Amino acid sequence: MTRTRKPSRIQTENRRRIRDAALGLFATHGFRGTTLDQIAEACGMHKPNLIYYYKSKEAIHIDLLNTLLEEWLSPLDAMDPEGEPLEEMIGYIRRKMEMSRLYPRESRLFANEIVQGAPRMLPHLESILKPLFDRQCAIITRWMDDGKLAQMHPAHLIFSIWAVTQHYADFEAQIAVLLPGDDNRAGGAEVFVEDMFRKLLAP
Amino acid sequence: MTRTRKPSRIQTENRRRIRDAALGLFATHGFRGTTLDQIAEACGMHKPNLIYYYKSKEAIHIDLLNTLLEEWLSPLDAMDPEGEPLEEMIGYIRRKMEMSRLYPRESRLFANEIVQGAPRMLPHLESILKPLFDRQCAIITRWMDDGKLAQMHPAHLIFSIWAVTQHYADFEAQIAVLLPGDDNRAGGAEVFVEDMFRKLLAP
DNA sequence: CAAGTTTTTTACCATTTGGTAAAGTTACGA
DNA sequence: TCGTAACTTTACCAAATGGTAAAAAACTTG
Repeated sequence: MTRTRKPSRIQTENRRRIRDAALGLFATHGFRGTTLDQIAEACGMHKPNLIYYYKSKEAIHIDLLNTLLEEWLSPLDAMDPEGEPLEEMIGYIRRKMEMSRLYPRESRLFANEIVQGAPRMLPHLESILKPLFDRQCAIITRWMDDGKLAQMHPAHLIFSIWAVTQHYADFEAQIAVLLPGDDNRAGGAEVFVEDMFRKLLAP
Repeated sequence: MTRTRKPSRIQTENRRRIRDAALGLFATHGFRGTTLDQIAEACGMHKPNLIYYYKSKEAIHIDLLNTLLEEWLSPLDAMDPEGEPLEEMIGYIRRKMEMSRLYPRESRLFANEIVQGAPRMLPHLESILKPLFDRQCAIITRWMDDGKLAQMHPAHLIFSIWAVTQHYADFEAQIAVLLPGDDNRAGGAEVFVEDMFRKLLAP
């Protein structure tokens, strides 16, 4: 078994290539809508070669979800409990908007998965997201109790931030129809969202 | 050809049964993730019988999207340009929250389709959604110019309403993990969202 | 550089899946 | 009630798809 040996350079690189190709395809076509042949072609490998590196299509998908969840959540982790509350929140919102703009594939990968009931992700939501979320809710509650932010339900506040920021990545196809030819769509969105939450959060 | 004859009672009823079964499955598994056999079993018919009523799986999906888009957009249409602006907006937001609660399958059907680039829906977004959206943006702009609502980008305002309200249907799996055992989740969400937009929109 | 190990390629297979053909059954108007 | 049109069922098929077996090639290391 090679499972316990440390991975070779080729192994590391090829697994990265596979994940990169699979990310775009899963984001665009969903898990069932993506075939191993498509992934193989997108990364210039042959199908059995994928299976050499990942034991199944599902294994690729799960590895992607696991690998990307932590970076996806890093802005939440980056909030400083001792910082200036309003600016910490605005900073978080800015980072989320930036992620929507820079990493729409990741956003859509998770959107697909969660819309469909998170069948391959529920344990990770429970074990990774939930603790982080609870901790962050507690921090926000403290900020509100200290009068630094307007009083509101912290969990729903976070949901609304996720909803609005991720919408720009997840529903981009719709937005492109409704705001065509706007060459600074992303800029307008970022200004709007920041202003919106600034107004909402000011105590 | 029977295409031009008016549909019989059996035809109307069976097409409805097929759509109802397919809606739940497409919402949960996506287009490619749903099989004709699953749809057949869910509505108690045999696979060739589906094909008797719809010429392909794709035809079922497209018919669903078309049939449901107009009801899905009805709250937008129901806004009264001559009404009291703030209450019209809040009324719209309430109806959207109600739709998320009552029709999560529809919400997820559209979410799946749009996240994946709206491959079977772009023409309808263009021909049905776009005109309605433009009209509504114009009304909201007028309301803002009249000083009845706070000034902001009307298109992004509508996006934020869609994002927040539909999030509760589309990301329900995640919310269920993060707010477990909250037996009045929907109520809390509705209060939060209404308060949020009231604060944002007040001139 | 030889022996062993890792990686790639070719050929293949079983299952699933969207869809068809055609016979059988039911409903319905004249 | 009878004939025809609408509908349902059974049996089937070709293509797509996830995955395997095993040989060939390339790389690594003593």
